This record gives sequence, structure tokens and C-alpha cells, in this order.
Amino acid sequence: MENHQVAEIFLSMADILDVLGANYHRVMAYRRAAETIATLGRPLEEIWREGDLTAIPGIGETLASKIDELMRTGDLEAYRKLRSEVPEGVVTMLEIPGVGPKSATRFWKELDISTVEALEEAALAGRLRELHGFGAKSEQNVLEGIEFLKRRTGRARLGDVWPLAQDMLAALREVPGVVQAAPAGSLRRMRETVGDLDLLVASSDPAPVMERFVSIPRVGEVMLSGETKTSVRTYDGFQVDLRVLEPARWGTALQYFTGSQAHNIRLRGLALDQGMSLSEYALTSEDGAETLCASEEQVYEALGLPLIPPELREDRGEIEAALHGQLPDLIELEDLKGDLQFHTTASDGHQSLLEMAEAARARGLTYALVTDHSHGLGVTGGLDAEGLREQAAEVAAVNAQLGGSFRVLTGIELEVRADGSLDLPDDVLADLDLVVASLHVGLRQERERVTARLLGAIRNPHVNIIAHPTGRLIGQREGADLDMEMILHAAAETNTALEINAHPSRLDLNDVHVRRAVALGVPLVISSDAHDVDGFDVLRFGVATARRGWATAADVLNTRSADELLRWARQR
DNA sequence: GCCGTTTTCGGCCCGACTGTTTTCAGTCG
Repeated sequence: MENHQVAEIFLSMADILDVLGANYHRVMAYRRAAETIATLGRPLEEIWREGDLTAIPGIGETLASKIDELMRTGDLEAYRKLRSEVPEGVVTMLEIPGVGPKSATRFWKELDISTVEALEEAALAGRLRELHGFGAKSEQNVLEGIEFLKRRTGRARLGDVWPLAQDMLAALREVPGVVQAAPAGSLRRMRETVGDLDLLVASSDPAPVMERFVSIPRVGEVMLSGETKTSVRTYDGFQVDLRVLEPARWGTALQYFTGSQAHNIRLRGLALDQGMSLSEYALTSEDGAETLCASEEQVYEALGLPLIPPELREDRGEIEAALHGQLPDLIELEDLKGDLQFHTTASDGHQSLLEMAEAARARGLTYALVTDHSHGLGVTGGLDAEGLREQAAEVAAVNAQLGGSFRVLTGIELEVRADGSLDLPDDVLADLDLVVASLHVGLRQERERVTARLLGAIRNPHVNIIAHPTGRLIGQREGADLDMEMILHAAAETNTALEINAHPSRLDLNDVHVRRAVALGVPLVISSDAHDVDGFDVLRFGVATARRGWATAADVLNTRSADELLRWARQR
């Protein structure tokens, strides 16, 4: 049984326990365990075999025995029992915004409503107001929540929300009195998807900021507005929350609203241990004296910690690392010296080799590997041996034209065919500076087969880099069902690099896989996969994903010079 | 359900907003 399956069962159990009115902390224990397991990065089954489950934070004797039962039998008696106690539809009600366990239980027990559909009918018929404490407004909120549930779009991609945030912040910075404006939440932590956008503004005069916020053209609907907090939805249904606070409290506020919630809970626990209470407003000692923090550094310092980079704040061990002075020195965008995947008009790119090289140079890079598709990926009109020879001549000409200020390396994005064979023979590959191989077809093959295909590419001595290993497209399709642990070990053994594809719809490897790769010593690269001159701008998202995976510059090959990189390739 | 250089039992983050009630519970992040 796989990690995500166990995590889903624990999450489901948490929901049911919640409806049943179980102790809040017991419910949270299930949720925490689910999150930890889902982001573990290595197979839970392996840890189970080693008999080491309780070494995982948040897994005690009880949950370990439940995991044991799941691993042995594929089933969990306690889960079956829980499911028999609460109708599935009642648990689904928890997904309605504004409906929590208490309300769902009352709909069920007091009104005998056990599906979302029946709840909607009852609300329309004005029956919910029969409940004590429910009025017409509550009823309306339930209906709106159900409407939202029906047309919810899910989480948006980081690369789509980023520009929305920049635009809104630019508008807010124009308001007189605004001294700081920044994104917070999962966008600042650079999660691959963002559920809603959190914006933070420091100003002593909140009213005009709120006024300006709700008048931004993209704002469709104001969901709630208070003195310090306003929530809106854009016309395409995306929620944006704005908080305005005093400049002197910027540090605690930015820290708090950046999250994650799990990270904050840990931090507040640390504060309590030291006789303080931490909120978004201040650190407060037991005698009620407030310590204001104008910067995040001051917040962490007051707790005896170095500043923890936002990308690490997921309660995945960063607090322990910080306490022991073992935070990684994370890679930064400026560390990248080259890019290791881009396309030209020779396959499915939109600009010439020269135009792409100049665009890469304009972004401060000193080299880039041209990786047009090989011909086997039919739709892209890729290169065969003859096409590669022609491109090699073009590369030489472009390099001469750029006069040493920039270097194009010769490469290919080599198709790993559905039968596992490679799209070009070894002697053709041997002439290239670097070979990038990837899967585009047969992604739905069963695990053993698709894993074997990629292993074959990894073990080919001419293949240097595996691009976007899983082939997932965020929000569109799952990646291949790879045995990632096997892939990572093979990459480490053969000194084959795995790519962090920086395109916002890929971010593949993801943060969890990156972290495991770093732990296993797998060489990494961060590539733009640019198909046009603006395509190089996405590198920041690739770097962010590397940072979320605890990667340092030393873990990423394209922080090295072109010569060092080629030396690495020859050593292989 | 987890966890322990203040505890093996008794804690487990903190505050805003809403709707409805008259001092607060529920939900959310």
C-alpha cells in the first residue's frame, strides 16, 4: 500500500471522527499523520518492513498498528467501522465552506439530512432555520457554500497566481500610507499550487487600503470585510484575502500569515515553552508585556532560531534543523549559471536558436543546452541524426556570433519510446555535449513497465539527464506510476541527473522527490523547458521547488560553469 | 492520538469574523 493511500484513509478517518465529535486533538493527530505520510518522500512500506514506524513524527503505537494492518491486509477494521457510523454525504458536507463538523452533525441528527443534495433542498425550503441558532442568513450561506462547491476550480498553479499577486500588490502600494505590501501564505512558501491568495499590507490607515482593494478591476465579489481583513473573489472565482496591520507589527504578521499552519503551531508551542505567547500581533510574556517585531528575523530570533526560509515552513523537520543549526544553505536563482533545456523552431519552439540564446543571456545566464525533441515524438517535428548535424553547425555559428559572452551546448530531448527503446542510436548521442531523455508517451503504462523504461534510459551511458521524470501536468494529469525510490537509487548509482522542470504546469520532480533525491545524493538540474524567449522567466519556480526540497547550490549541476558541467558529464 | 531536560497524564496555537444570541459557538486559516 502506498503513502498517499494510507494518508487518504487517515484523512477520511479524521473527518468522520470530527463529525462524531471526537476529541479535537485526536482528530488533528490523524490529520498530522496523514500530512506527514503524504510528504514523506520514501515508501512507508519500506519503513514498515524495517519496523521503524514510530520513529516517524506523529506516529505512535496506535497509528503504527493501523499502518501495520493496512500493509498486511490492505484493509483497516477501524476505518470500516467508522464509515458505517456516519453517512458518506454527511462527511462530504465538511467540504462546504462555512459548514463544519458541528453543523453537519446537527443537519444529520436533528433534520435527518444525510446528503449535500438533501441539504440544498432543505435550505431552499427554509427548513434549516428550524434549528436553534440558525437563521435566514445561515441558510443563505449554506446555499452559497454549496454553489461554490459545485463550481470550485480547485487550487491554482503557482505560475498563474504569481502575476495576479504582483498586480494587486502594485495597486495597493499606490495607496497613501502603505509602507509594506507582500504576498504571504502558500504563494510565499512557493507551493506548486495555491488555494487562495493571502496579501499583507502595513499601514496605519487601513480604510483606504480596503477601499482600493475591493475596487481592483479583477475583483468580482466581496465575501467579507472587516477593519483588518477583507476577502474577495476574482471574476474567475479565485479567493484573495487581504490583511492590513500596523507597520511595527509587520514581522509577526508576515510570519504568521506565511504559515504553514503546521509550522506556526510548532512555533507557538516553542513560544509557550519559553513563557511567551506568539500571535500575529506580538510576542506576549506572561505578565502581558508585548514585544513587537518589525521583521521576521526578530520573531525567530526571539524564539532562539535563525530565520527559516518560507519555502521550508511546512513542519517537515525545519524547526528541528533550525534548533540544531543545521538549516541548509538553500540554492538561489542567482546561483544558476546555465539552463539545461530549451526548444527552438527546429522542433516545437517558437523562436530561433539565436533569439533563444540572446534571451537566456539577457537573463544573466552564461550557457544553455539546446534540447529540441528527437523525431520519434511525431507531433513536434523533431530532429533526426541529419537534423542534429545541421543544428550542430548552427550552434557553432551562434556561439561565434555571440563571441564568448554566451555558450550554446549541443543536446537533444531524447524520446524514450513506448517499448523502452531510445529514439536515436548511441553513436549519434555520443556526438552531443549532453543528452536529456524523457517520457511523453505511454505514461499510463503499469508501474513495472514504465519504471523499467525510465531505468533503461538512466542506465544508458550516453544519457546525462532525465527531464520531467514523472510527466505529470499539474491539475491536468497524473504523472506516470513510477517506482520513484528505484529511479532515485538508479540515478544516484549511475550519476545520472534528474531534472526539476521549472514550468509551472510541471514542477517535476516535485518538492518531496527533490528532498529524497538530495538525501540520496542524486545530481539535480533546474531547467526552464523554454519554448519561447519568455520561457526562461519560469526558472524562479524551479529554484523555488528545489528550495522546498532543501536543495543547496551544490546539489544542482547548472550552478556550475559550462566547463565544469561537461567535465562532470565525461566522468560519468 | 501523540508526547515528555518542567509531565507516562494532561496538556495539545491563536485570533478574526459571522450570525445569532445578550455573552458565545462555530468556522476558518
